[in-house]
Amino acid sequence: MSGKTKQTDGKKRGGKSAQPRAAEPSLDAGKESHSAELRKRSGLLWDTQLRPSRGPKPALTREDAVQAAISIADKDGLAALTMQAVANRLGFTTMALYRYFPNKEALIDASVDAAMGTPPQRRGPREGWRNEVKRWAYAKQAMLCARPWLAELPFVAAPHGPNWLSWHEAFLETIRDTAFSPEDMMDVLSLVHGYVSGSSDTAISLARANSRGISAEEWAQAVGADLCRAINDPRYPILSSILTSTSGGISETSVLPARGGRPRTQRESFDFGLDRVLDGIEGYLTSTKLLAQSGGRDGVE
Amino acid sequence: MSGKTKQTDGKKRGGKSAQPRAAEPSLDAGKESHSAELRKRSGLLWDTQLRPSRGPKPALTREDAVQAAISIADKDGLAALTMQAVANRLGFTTMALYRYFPNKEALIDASVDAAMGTPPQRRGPREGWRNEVKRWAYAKQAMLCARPWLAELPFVAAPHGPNWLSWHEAFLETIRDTAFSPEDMMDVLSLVHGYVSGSSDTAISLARANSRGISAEEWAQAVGADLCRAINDPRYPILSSILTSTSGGISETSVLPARGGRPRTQRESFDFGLDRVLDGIEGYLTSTKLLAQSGGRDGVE
DNA sequence: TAATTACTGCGTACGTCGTACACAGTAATG
DNA sequence: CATTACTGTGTACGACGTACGCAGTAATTA
Repeated sequence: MSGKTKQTDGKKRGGKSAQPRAAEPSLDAGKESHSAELRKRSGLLWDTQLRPSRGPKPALTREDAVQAAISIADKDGLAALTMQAVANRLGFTTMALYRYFPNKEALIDASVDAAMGTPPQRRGPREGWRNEVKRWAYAKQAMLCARPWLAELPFVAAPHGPNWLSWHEAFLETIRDTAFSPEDMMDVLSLVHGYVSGSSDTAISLARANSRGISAEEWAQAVGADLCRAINDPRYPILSSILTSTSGGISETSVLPARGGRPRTQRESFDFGLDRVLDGIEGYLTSTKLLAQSGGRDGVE
Repeated sequence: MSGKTKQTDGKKRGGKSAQPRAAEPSLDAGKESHSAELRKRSGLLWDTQLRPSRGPKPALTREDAVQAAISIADKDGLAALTMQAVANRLGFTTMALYRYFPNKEALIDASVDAAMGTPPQRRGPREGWRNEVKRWAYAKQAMLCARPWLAELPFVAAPHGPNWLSWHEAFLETIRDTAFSPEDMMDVLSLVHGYVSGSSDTAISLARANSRGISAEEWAQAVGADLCRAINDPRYPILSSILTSTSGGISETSVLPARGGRPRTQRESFDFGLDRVLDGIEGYLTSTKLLAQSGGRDGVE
């Protein structure tokens, strides 16, 4: 009988915690417990802890614990983020934390949202959606690089907290004056967000390496080594030819070998992709506008 | 130095999940052990285990263990993937696995690459880079959705195995006849790959929910609930207005409320973004070609 | 004021995990 | 044959998340 998911599964039967506000104390079967669990996590994230006024005042706040967790993860990575480490840093026992969070997952959910922070506010006048989207993308990537441990945990199906939504809001702010329909706006948001989070891998990896005192050259060599295995391997003729089509040096900031004079830095590669994405959006925006001008713009498909 | 799989030798710091406290002491050895660790992981992945011919024949192969690990993760998710579970499934002791992999991480590295598989081969004639890239993107997303647990672990800084490279190769195959320079090809690959992996979150989440018997409606409601918290929240005016700009129903396959007649499915949203990306690439390709024709750019054969 | 009540932080304990280590058995080599 | 290198196993350890019960404390109630 080893076929049980052991992660927070057996705890729902005991289910009493510091939260007296269990909206749904249902003793459900395992099937719908999954979506219920999502709802619960989300609720925890958005819950603005109003204190019960009976017992002794709590010596901590959730915010304290979250800040401690973030410090630890910032300093030593996600693996160092244990309940005991957080408690130690606060000068409390491990179990004290469970008065504030029902489990570690909830602490992490809260820490992730807090660590994400809010996007930088625009200073100065508006400069057009394209530049502003670019700024947003840079800011988001910088945020991820500043806290590489965020990329170590699966965002998939994690609840979205207030700060997460604030990034969404900031993006929508950049394109609020365009001719996009509401669905288009959300899809454009999803597009840019998807590109940024999906293509920041190397940037994040480099940032993490940097924060651990690894030189950029060393990092590039380690990451590029996998690619270089393709060289002369008959399974990867094109990749191989691309990798050997150059003088074969590995630059400081790019995984790819240099070609011709100047290698392309990873920042330039990120920019390249971002510009393509923005080009695509711009083309769509133009065609939409033209359609609107010519009269009927409803179903663009 | 990589020819032997001799463990327990100088590897006293192997406990990566351990040592959270004073973890990673700032010694100089720690720095080079990091990139060295990457190299080691990569080596393990690419090592084609040639058996030593002295002792008894191994009763297992790495492949056996990898297949068992994949089955477990497929069935019960990443959390169920423990060394004991794999060993049990194979009918061996837990420690027997350590004759084949130095640690769990190595097993997972191998399992990830194997689970990724190779992309489907093109049947029939070529149909233009745009359609072929689209097929590639669909195949990649389908692969991720088929094994949602792949998205549960951080790809960042993980070594890239043979199958990973085969996906790269397959992509390059789709654009081999274009006028892109080698750097451009790699950047285009990085762009599409980034978009696909970054924007497949919702698709993967839905796939996972489906595989656990959760209805699409239930899933959409759970995922959309976070967004709906923005409604009437003064921090998110634009998001709020977008979410309320419609009749407010949540469709089966989209997190977004329906607007007008037909809601946009998540597949359509994925397509929308992919088309923008391809538009951007196409525009760049066109401009590059024009430049090449006018003699400004070095060509590519 | 005294009793009640609800909540606090803590100590202990349990089960699971990854894995270090030593041992006994086995097959090729000298 | 003895040697040698490798196999799978049993045991053990430390770290982890967390269930449970306790003693102390502060607001509410009698």
